[in-house]
Amino acid sequence: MAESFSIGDLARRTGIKVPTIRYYESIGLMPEPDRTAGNQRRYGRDALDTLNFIAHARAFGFPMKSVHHLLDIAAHPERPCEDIDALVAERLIEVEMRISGLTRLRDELSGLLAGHEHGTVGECRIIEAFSDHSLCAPGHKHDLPME
Amino acid sequence: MAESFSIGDLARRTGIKVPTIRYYESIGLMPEPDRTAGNQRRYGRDALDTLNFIAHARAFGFPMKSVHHLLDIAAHPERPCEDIDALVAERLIEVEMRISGLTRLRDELSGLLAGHEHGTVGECRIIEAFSDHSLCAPGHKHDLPME
DNA sequence: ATAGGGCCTCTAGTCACTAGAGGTTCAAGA
DNA sequence: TCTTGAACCTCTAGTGACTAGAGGCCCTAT
Repeated sequence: MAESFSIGDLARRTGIKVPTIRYYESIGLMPEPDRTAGNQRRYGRDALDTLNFIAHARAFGFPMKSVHHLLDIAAHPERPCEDIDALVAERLIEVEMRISGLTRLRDELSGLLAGHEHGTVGECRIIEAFSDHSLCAPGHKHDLPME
Repeated sequence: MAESFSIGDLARRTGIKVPTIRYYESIGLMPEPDRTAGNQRRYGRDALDTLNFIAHARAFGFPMKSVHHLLDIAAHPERPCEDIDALVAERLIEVEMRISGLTRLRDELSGLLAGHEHGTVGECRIIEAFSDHSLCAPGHKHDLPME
């Protein structure tokens, strides 16, 4: 008879936690598996592969929506694979934008720390920078760095 | 008589949206303002300063918890300002770690794209990379990049 | 006096899970 | 075969930091 995995087996083999696997099922990312007579989930090799795929896509930072999309694409081996390129390229651009935003932020933060004297809060340049809105002239716009 | 601002005035002057200001009040970040006879909020100059302070701290990426902490510190000008240094330094380290994680991710993503041929999904190297768990040997650990 | 834009509260939704309560099932050892 | 306890089940609610909407009241300019 075929291999059969409990939800805990899947969790151990993929590093994805048990409640997360159930969550993935609830949002339709994983198919509903067979159940034992006692109502416990039993998975086959396919489910393990799917879950690993999801884990990898998530590790690349794809949001669930894109993971859905990627799974759909992967399910049709005969189709052309341009969409994948587009998804990966989109993700790459996002990551690059985030890096440059964070790099700017890093520079501002280390600017705050550089040459900062330990005095009282009243004399503190850092607090001043937060308080003084003249430092934040029109046009100087800091976006929230991580949405 | 003293200056008096409606919640909409504050929103316009700080760039923070009206519902967000109410939210900040609800979590205790902003003090509860006076009200008109008709129950509408009326703020003074202090509230405007506080909200600007919050906006700046958030722009530096501090989580709300740290913003709370920073506000507490700023409220006591006579105390020493070491804690501020610690908070900023901590934030800097976080940002640097995030940058290096994202940089690794960027390299992996552009590695996927580099030399990728447009064929069918079945032959697609990218899909393969997501599917094939041998590419993901024990020890090779990708964390989720942005929590 | 009235029009309409701004304000009020309250609930629910977002994303991707995580935690807990309260109860059932499975599998290994005696 | 029985027992034990780890693993499983469902369901609800909570996280962070807001955002959106419903349904209704207020303020001010004309």
